[in-house]
Amino acid sequence: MSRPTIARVARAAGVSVASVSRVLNGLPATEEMAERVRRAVEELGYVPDARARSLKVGRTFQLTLAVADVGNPVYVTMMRAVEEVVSAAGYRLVVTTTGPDVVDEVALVRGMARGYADGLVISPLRVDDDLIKSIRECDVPVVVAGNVPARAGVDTVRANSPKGMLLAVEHLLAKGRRRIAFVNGPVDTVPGSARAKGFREAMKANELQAVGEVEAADFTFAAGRAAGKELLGESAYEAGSRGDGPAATARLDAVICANDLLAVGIMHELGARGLAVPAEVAVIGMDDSELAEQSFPPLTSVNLGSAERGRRAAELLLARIEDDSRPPRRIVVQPTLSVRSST
Amino acid sequence: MSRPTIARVARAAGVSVASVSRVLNGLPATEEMAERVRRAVEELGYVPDARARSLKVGRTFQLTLAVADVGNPVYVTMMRAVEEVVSAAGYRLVVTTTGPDVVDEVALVRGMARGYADGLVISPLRVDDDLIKSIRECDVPVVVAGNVPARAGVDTVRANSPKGMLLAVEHLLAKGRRRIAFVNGPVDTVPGSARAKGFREAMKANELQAVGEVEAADFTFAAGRAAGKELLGESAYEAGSRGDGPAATARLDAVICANDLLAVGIMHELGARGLAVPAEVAVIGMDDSELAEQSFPPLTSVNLGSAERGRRAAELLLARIEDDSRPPRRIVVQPTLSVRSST
DNA sequence: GTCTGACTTGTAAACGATTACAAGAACGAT
DNA sequence: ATCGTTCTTGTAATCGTTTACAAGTCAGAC
Repeated sequence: MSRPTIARVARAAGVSVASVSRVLNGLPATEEMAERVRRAVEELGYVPDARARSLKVGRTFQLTLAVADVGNPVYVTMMRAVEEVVSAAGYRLVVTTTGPDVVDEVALVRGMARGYADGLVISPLRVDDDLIKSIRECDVPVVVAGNVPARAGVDTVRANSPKGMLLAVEHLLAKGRRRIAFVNGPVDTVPGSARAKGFREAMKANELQAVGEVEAADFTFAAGRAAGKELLGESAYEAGSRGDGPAATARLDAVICANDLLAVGIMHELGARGLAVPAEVAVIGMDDSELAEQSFPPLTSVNLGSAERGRRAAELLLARIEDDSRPPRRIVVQPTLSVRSST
Repeated sequence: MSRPTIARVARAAGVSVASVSRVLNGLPATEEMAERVRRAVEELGYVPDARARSLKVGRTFQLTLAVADVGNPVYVTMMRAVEEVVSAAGYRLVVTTTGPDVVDEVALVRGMARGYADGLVISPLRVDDDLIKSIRECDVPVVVAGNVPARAGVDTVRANSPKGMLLAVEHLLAKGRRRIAFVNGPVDTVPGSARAKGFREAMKANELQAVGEVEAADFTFAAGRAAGKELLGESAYEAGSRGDGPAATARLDAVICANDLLAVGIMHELGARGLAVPAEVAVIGMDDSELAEQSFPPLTSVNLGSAERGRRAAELLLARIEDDSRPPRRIVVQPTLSVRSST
């Protein structure tokens, strides 16, 4: 026998479907009637169909979180925070992954119109007009965890990358480092461009010149290693000149990385060349993800407030679901520095 | 104006709703009619409602992957593999997280009856009769990535932990290590108990006795560190006796860990005590997750085939959706060893 | 010109829930 | 006894699709 429907329950209990629905939704009913319904429900193992319910009531009680790369530990921090807020509000959280291309993100946002969920938190890697348009026109509330132009007219909660960069640079200065290199992710991404700008400003404010700057292919560990090779030179530090010549250390004494995965990749390349962290080269990551704490040496990292951003994003989403007419809010979360052993 | 429905499109195109539906689903229609429909769809920005559609056709074209802890990198490996297979088959993958308690898992499986998705891949941490019952009775196909008894009558794909443990022990032996300790996760979990058993067998087969065995509170990095403290002694290696006395190294020369997070935690504790990896103590992890490659030193890890398990699980799920009457299959994926610098 | 068959399109009944509305029951006040 | 309230329960419409079935159109064969 296939899944029982509310009609079968009603028949079994000898009442109407309306009564079953009422009992199940806690509307007033006599105790005797409620008891009969409950017994029938129990007996048949009835579970209401969410599709039918949401078709009727127009809500799914599900929210979606879309991230670009599940392998990036910054998203687990964010995910945990979002999960906590939305589940406390009685929603299920489902996570989907978009991939790095903006067309996938657009497709996802457009797809929300199909009614999969009551709202979306999206953390887009790349933003273009299409994406902004799709977000504006989306039938369900969307909040962006990241930076999109104000004209998008959408709730956002973003990090303060320039401020974060400043924290990083000043921390290195305080540690006596002045020959600072920068490893960024792709500059055609939202975080990539923000961090490039932030780095330039922070260096300028401190009258420093970067001793190296490379752009990794993406925000992954592998790209970090490749960037490290580029930054440190493929062959300059090979066996026989294992970092003990002046050329090895004179060039740079600190590296700031656009995220923790890149930083860990860089540390591996430094290690491969016999350069000690932090003795010879200090390394700073960004995101302060779980990886920062797990890496060795533990990574000093700019905490861009992923957890708080996740929390605030979830709260904005819930508030907008509550009241769609409220003016869009743009929240900026301030960074802090988590100092560990890599500097 | 609220979301357009198929009826509005039909009116705009001057045709019936049935025709709109047919055109949208690629059923035969005259070119003229198709063109009018497409134009109306375009103009109104119509997107079919997935809830209504799936209510009617009884399928959602969504599949769910449920994992216990998004912070565990083994799941990202698995997630990627599952995603690839199901999206190639035209399904959306949504990921939910259950938490460590079996009651949450049971609730999730029961909840599938609400029709959120057409199938479920679940990787349960803890299994009890309730969970097995809920899986057996689940209205949508379920495949378990992990070990459940055959009587559950469900498709499973699991790792071969004992074989993996054997690989680990024999590798250490080949490296001349004989004083092996074991850091497990909770033994009331599926992987915990499998690995405990595997470790015992592997040690016995090689006529070795464990020099230490501790059970971490869970499979996380923090628990790994705590376990390291317990294993190595809170105070025995403090400053002043930094691993240079015989007591420090004589006790153990290798640690096998039940997963990579625990292994990295252990390496941190070893580092804190000045014990060099691998020179003084070799460390082996399990899962061969991205973290193994990222850790420093890179972690030798038993590859329990997470990617392949994910792939096979997804394939089993698709096959069962295709044909629910096929006999349950129980696939075992064989482990390999990824040797890196920690041993 | 009629009939057959193939093909196109429309009408209306599902899918499984919620809920507006109506009807009936119970009860106290007059 | 009658009336009006209030409370409980049932009937049926509805959400937005898909699809079985019916009806209509058209071409070709006789």
